[in-house]
Formats: sequence, C-alpha cells, structure tokens
Amino acid sequence: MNFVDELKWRGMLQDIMPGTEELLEKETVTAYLGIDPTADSLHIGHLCGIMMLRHFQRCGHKPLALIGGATGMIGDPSGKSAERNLLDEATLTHNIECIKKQLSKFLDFDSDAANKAELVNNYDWMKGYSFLEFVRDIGKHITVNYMMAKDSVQKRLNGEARDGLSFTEFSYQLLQGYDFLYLNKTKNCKLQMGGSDQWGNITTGTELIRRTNGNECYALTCPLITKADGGKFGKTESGNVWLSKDYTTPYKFYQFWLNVSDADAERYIKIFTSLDKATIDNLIEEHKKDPGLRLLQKRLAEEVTVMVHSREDYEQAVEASNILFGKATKETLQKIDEQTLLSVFEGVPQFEVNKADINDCDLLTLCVEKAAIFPSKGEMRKLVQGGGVSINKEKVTDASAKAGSEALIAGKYLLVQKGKKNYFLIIAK
RNA sequence: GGGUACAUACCAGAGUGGCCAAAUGGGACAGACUGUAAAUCUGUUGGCUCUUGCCUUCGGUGGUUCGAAUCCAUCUGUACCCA
Repeated sequence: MNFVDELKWRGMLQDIMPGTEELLEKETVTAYLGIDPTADSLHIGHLCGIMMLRHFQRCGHKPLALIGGATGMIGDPSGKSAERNLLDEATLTHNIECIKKQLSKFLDFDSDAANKAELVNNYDWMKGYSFLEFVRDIGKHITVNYMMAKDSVQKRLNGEARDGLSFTEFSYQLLQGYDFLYLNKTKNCKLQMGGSDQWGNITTGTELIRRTNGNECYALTCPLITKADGGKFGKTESGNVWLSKDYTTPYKFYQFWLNVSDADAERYIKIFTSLDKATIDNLIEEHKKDPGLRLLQKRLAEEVTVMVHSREDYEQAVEASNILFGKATKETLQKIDEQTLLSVFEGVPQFEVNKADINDCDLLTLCVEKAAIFPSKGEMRKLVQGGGVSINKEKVTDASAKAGSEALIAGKYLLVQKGKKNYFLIIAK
C-alpha cells in the first residue's frame, strides 16, 4: 500500500515536499506528528492527524506521536490570534497520561513489530535545555528574517487583526524545529506530518536540520477540515466533540457524525474511517440513490464510534437514537421499562430532584433551579414561547405550569427536550 | 525616551451628556419546511420579574454633573509614528 496514494484518494493531502514520495518507497520511514496537550482528552479536531499516523503505520512505516509538553506551554501563533494561557507542569503531566491512553486505540504501541508506534514528549528533552545553550546551538542557525517570513508570523505583524506577538510565541517555530532535529538525530526521523497550518513550522524544522547536520528531511500536511457551509468542524452547541466519554458521551458522539451534511459525509468517511476505496465508492453511489436514508452518515457514525469507543457503545447509541428520534410518543414512553430507559438515556444528561418537587414546583423552577437544564429562567421562558421545549415528547405551552407526578415515566422519570435534538432526564427520588 | 490613537455584549463594529441594556453585521440557540440534511424564511440573543418595573454592564480606579459608554484625572493594555 502506497502511503501517499492512500492520502491522495482520501483527500488528506494538502502539501508535500518534493522527494517525500521517493523516500517512502525506498525505505521504512519514521515520521512524527505533534499534539498539544492542552486538555486531558483529544477531540475530533485531532482525528485527522491521528488517522494520518494510523495509515502511515498500516503502510508499514513507523509513526511517532509527539506530545508537546514543552511547546504546549507556549502556544502556536498560527491559527488563533490570541496568545495562549500557559499550562502548569502538573496539568500537563495529567493530560499527557490521558492522551497516551486514547492514542493506543488508533496506533499499535505494544507489538513486537519493527514499526510499532512510539510516544515521545518534547518536555523530556526541552526541560533541561538552558536558554543560553539553546540560543547558541539552535538559534544561531536560523535567521530572524527567515522566521519573520512565515505566514503565521506575518499575520500577526501585518494582518487585519494585527495585535503583535510576544517573543515567546515567536520562538515557537524554533522550538518545534528543534523537536524535528532532535528526533532526526536520536530516532532517524525524516518526516514530519501535521495540519496545513503547521507547514511553516515544519519547514523551519527541515531547514534547521539541513543547516546543522546536512540531512534531508521531509514534510507533508493534511488540509484543514471544514464544513460545506463554512462553519467550524467539530463544534456543537455544547462545544468540542471529545474522544473521552467523560466529556462527550458515546451517544452524543454518534449523533455528531450522524448529523453531518451530505456534502460533508462524503469527504469525512474517507478521512475518518479506514474503509477501503471500493467500499466507500460503493457507499457513496448507494447514498446518492436515496440521500434520505443517510446511508453514508450511518456508516460513518458506526465506523468512527466503534473505533473510538466500542461496538457495545455504538449499539447502545443506535438504540437510544431510535427511541428518541423514532416515532416515540408520550404513550410509548410510558410503556418503556425502567431498565431500557436507563440504558437508553445513559448518554443523556441526568438530573436528580426530590419527588415532591415534581408536584410542588412549576416547570421553570424545576428545570432551572432544581435541575440545571437551562441557564436561566428567562432563557427557558423564551424557548417555551418559541415552542422549543417539550416534556415527554409533548410541547410545553406554559412554563409556569406544574409537571405533576402523573407525568412521570415509570413513576420517576421526566424526559425534557430542548429543541429537537437535546434531551435531558429528570429523575425524581 | 518622545508623540499619536484605540479599549463597547461571543466576535466584528456604531454610539461622543439624558430618547442606551446600547444600532448593524456575523456567530450561536430556537421555530416552520425537511431526511435528526442543506438552502430558505421567522423569532431570540445581560440577569430578575414579566405588565408597567428593577438590578448589573461599555478596559481598571477616582472625579465633574440632577444625570456618563459618552466629559476630566489617573492607571493598565495594545497599535502606529519619531528617536
């Protein structure tokens, strides 16, 4: 399997340095991709890069996942315009541990294979590096002129939203460049991959390597993942879509992929699954015959959910979706037994209230004060006025009414709906 | 070191003494339509009560005034120009 061809048909190749393809055909190559440990879980924005590493390994090469324990303390000036908050050491250590676990779902770290994946942390080689040594050994080889010419720097100096950048941020590309140099020296790593916004940083690395030890190194980036409507990929109303169950439940995760638009589904299934070309082409064709069936979205959601979570989690998410989005009515809800109900709603935010509150409090108090479903009463009132709130699948018309214990499902549950897709469960104890 | 300018709600950006909880655009949320899609149209977008009303907001602090996002002083931050 040819790695570059694989990336090409999947639409995962943005820029590639000349000679990269030849190198990959010639020998088993070690490549790395950097991940900033800004949180203790990865989110789906990281997924494209991770999939690159995964394909890379499947093609017989050796992937390194570099955790930016050092660079993460600084923040990359490309991308966002504002300077990043610096993370402290304890937080970083915790984040790295968690990310390591998640990565092992995608990459083989443990086998005896020659190309098993490795995890490295640049904090390990940066922490003991003194400023004086660094500027003398590394800074000497790269001119400020060269660094200034990078897009990421130029944007901050001359762009519309020019707000300057601190020396710390300016140094980022050099630090990242040193990572590449270090890995080249210690692990014979010859290729760096990343998102297209990393191109400038990566080439600083190859330049640094050429100037210090004369080695030829290569770069390859994937395009920025976008949505067809121009919105940001990977965001929902509740924020990022995380890989960790603690932040994004498997149900929500599954729902995210299921809700992808037709135009996006075609691109995403190539990027985020390991399905082969024939299978995907076939799916796309089938999907076009009857887009309403959403074959693509369903398969995409299945593949990704199973990969990130598990087959059981996937099946539960499907079951929950069928009940919540099927033809369920107040009557069918009342009939569901408690066991099913609980498993279905595992991925739905739950709130416990006192049984007495169901009868005593009006819906406003119940949903805002007793259960924090809505941020404020005004917010809930407005939604009710706009017809956006349902309880047990029935639209709420009067927010000051009381639910009453007879509305409870199985004697203790209340299903609250915000809009069409957001469910909450109130449990009366 | 000297000078100039700017700082407004999630973001961009009007407002230059009362009519300002603050135009407009974007984003976000919700409704209709649909396929739990896209496009389109509509509503909402500081908090409390919701009817009049009240409270907290226009970088921080202090001041002038019956009254300040708007004027003054000072501090902080940022950008630009000169050295």
